[in-house]
Amino acid sequence: METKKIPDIVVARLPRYLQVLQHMKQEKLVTTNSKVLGDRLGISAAQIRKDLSQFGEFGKQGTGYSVDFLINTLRVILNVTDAWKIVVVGAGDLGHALAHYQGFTNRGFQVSMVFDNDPRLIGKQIGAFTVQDTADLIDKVRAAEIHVAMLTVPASAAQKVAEELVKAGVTAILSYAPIVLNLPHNIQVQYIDPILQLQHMTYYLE
Amino acid sequence: METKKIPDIVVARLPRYLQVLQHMKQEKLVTTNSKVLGDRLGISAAQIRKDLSQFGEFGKQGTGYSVDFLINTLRVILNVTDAWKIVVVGAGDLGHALAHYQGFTNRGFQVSMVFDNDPRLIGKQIGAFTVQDTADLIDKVRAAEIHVAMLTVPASAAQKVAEELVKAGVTAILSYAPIVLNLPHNIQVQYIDPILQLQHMTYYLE
DNA sequence: CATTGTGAACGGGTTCACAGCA
DNA sequence: TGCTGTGAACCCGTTCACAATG
Repeated sequence: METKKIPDIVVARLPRYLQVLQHMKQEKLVTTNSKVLGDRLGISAAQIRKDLSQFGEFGKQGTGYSVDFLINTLRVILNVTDAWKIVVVGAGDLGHALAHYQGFTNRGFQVSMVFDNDPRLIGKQIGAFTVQDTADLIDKVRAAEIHVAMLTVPASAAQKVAEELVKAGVTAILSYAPIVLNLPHNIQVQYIDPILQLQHMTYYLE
Repeated sequence: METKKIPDIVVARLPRYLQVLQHMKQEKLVTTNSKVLGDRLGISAAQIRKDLSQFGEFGKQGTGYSVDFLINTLRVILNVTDAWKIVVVGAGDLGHALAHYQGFTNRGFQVSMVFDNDPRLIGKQIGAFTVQDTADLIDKVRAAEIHVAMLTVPASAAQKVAEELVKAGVTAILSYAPIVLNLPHNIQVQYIDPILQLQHMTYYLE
């Protein structure tokens, strides 16, 4: 187990480090340091050093960190050295957007299947994918050994679909439905609800 | 100023409370209490009482909280009693999804304008909106007195567009572009990048 | 000599536990 | 009696400051 006693909040920051580092790589930067990383992220340099030191000693005194090495190391830590297959459930606008999105490739994921229960959508083509019937979800997802899902169905259907995904062997769900899902504790769940973030900001407005 | 010394992390939880309370209202629940709320949210009852008590005394000993009253109170605190107008910049799949989304109405927001710089999209209809030319963004947004924006343009265009939004008088930006925006400190910025959350989960997989 | 890695100090958010009240 | 509101205790993440080092 890599899961020793590393705070979840530290884990949550690592993907952001990786994101910025991959940008740095595009900018042809070969080395960086905790000060520069911190400035780009709005985080203190000490925090970044402390976070990284939880997993080993990746830097060189006087020099900083190798961008390439740190990228590779973070990919190993975050378990995204290969591409995880993703199933998208819900072929509405949001499902379309995710199925078309080109940004997954270099960051450890690839959409593999798209499902919906609407007869008008089943069989339709979305980019490289044919929308499949949710009725077949459990069998198809299990057979394909997919463990990661993105949920873009209406709130009223989200709980039921989530349970089916778990039955199909999915252990990580990113839900766009604005409700709290009730699932076994061993299932990873994350939420995206833009309104929560909008309301967070309006608190500070005016 | 409502901004006394309330921790930002507390503010971030309030929208979640509001979300669950609005569900409770749909379920015809008239009162609730910190225990029930906490169970639904995966938060301790003490935390919820502490958070709410930062803003006043909203509960009744022995009874709990009035769902309606708490909803109204939170809407006042979060500054979402009326609907904020939102400008969507980027009329791709994601922009479509946001323009069509019916969930803003009851939660304090309404999409009011949609922009893109792609000639093939400008003039097209998306639901009730006609896609406008980004070249006119600053004037149009300022004239309409819109202060909240959602950014769904490619990463390469995000910084430039964000700066234009600020010039137009926008003070809160929800960005879907996977880069850190560099903006004045008085501008509220929030990010949505599904890959960050996926990578957070894969850390714990296997 | 610039920058890392880290123990220690610090700060602040969370939990505890109970008085207070409907 | 049941549940809130809250001071105090606790816990844990962040910052500090410096020895270590390429």
